[in-house]
Amino acid sequence: MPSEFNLSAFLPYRLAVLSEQVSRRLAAEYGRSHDLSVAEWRVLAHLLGSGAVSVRDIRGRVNLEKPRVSRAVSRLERFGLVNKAPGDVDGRLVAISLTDRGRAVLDEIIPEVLGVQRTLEEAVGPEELATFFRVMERWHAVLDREQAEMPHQAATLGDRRQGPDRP
Amino acid sequence: MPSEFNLSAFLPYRLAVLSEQVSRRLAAEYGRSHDLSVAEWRVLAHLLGSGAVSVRDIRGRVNLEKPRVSRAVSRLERFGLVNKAPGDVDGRLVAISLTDRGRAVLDEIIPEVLGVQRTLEEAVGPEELATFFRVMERWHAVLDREQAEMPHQAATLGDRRQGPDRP
DNA sequence: TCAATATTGTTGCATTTGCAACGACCTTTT
DNA sequence: AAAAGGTCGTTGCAAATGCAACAATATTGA
Repeated sequence: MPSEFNLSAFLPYRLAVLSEQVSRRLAAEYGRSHDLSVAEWRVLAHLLGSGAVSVRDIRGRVNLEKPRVSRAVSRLERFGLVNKAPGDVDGRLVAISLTDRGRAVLDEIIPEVLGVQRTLEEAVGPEELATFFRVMERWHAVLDREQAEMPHQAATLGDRRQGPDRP
Repeated sequence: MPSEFNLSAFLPYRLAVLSEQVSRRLAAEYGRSHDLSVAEWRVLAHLLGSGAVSVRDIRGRVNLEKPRVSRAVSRLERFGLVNKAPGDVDGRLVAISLTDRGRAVLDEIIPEVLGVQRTLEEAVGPEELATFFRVMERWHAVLDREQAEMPHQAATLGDRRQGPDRP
């Protein structure tokens, strides 16, 4: 009888709580100052490193569902932070790119969020930090592998995987 | 010009992605087998360790907003997993407790979720794991302190803190 | 070449969420 | 003891979310 269980010490719970806490702290930066959602912030941040990209490109690298990216981009466009042009080679694709205004906003936000990151990084030793990242990557890999291995018990109902769309 | 920024290496982003991934994996256990949401699972899990508690008690220890707990409890009651009785000493409070059925469901779920935890724990060394937990706690403390220190720039609009309800 | 199939991005829709307002109840003050 | 103020849990409502369906466009194969 495993009536022994402590939620507070349960790894997934701890992880979720910390992640929510960090997200809140972060959203307090870009949300308050520029009225951006998490999705919008991620899209902007990704665009900084890449040139013009499609919704599909963004989706994969930013870990957001398709409709969420699409809506984030639309809103960012309304605010003049990104540009949406029909792709000239493939008519379905949309070429999304940062505007100058978007770049300016990022230049304001990035130092702030880097400040949050620095606060966290400085609160622990460098080796601890390195270990933390290493563990995160390890788990990421483990979960990816697990997920890839177990679409045999699929079709059970309530299957959360994405439809016929995954690359 | 800090046009240097890599989202993939950004700690809060990494944390959020990992947390979502773990949550998905976990929800695949209790969600698929017993049709429970995260909130419902957390409430159940907490009840296992405590006796009869109020919504307010749960809220604090389980990191969920008041309405979310309330709704989770209602649904759990509909399914016969918890019991809701009016508190006899204070008429506002509600005494929430596990039913036998709820305990039985937990006895099914807990081994499964502990299995997930074990998978993760075994993927890294014991000292790495200890470090990971230590870092999480450290950051948790840092963010708590920060948040407590900065209700001076409140009233900016879009303030995410909870209304006149926090203890 | 034209039909059949696949992919891209958007929209609809049902559900979930966060926040505020509310009613019910308790406590403190006068 | 009544009024004023505070706390608890629920409900309403607007916004966000996840998923499927869709139109538009590409690609493939006969």
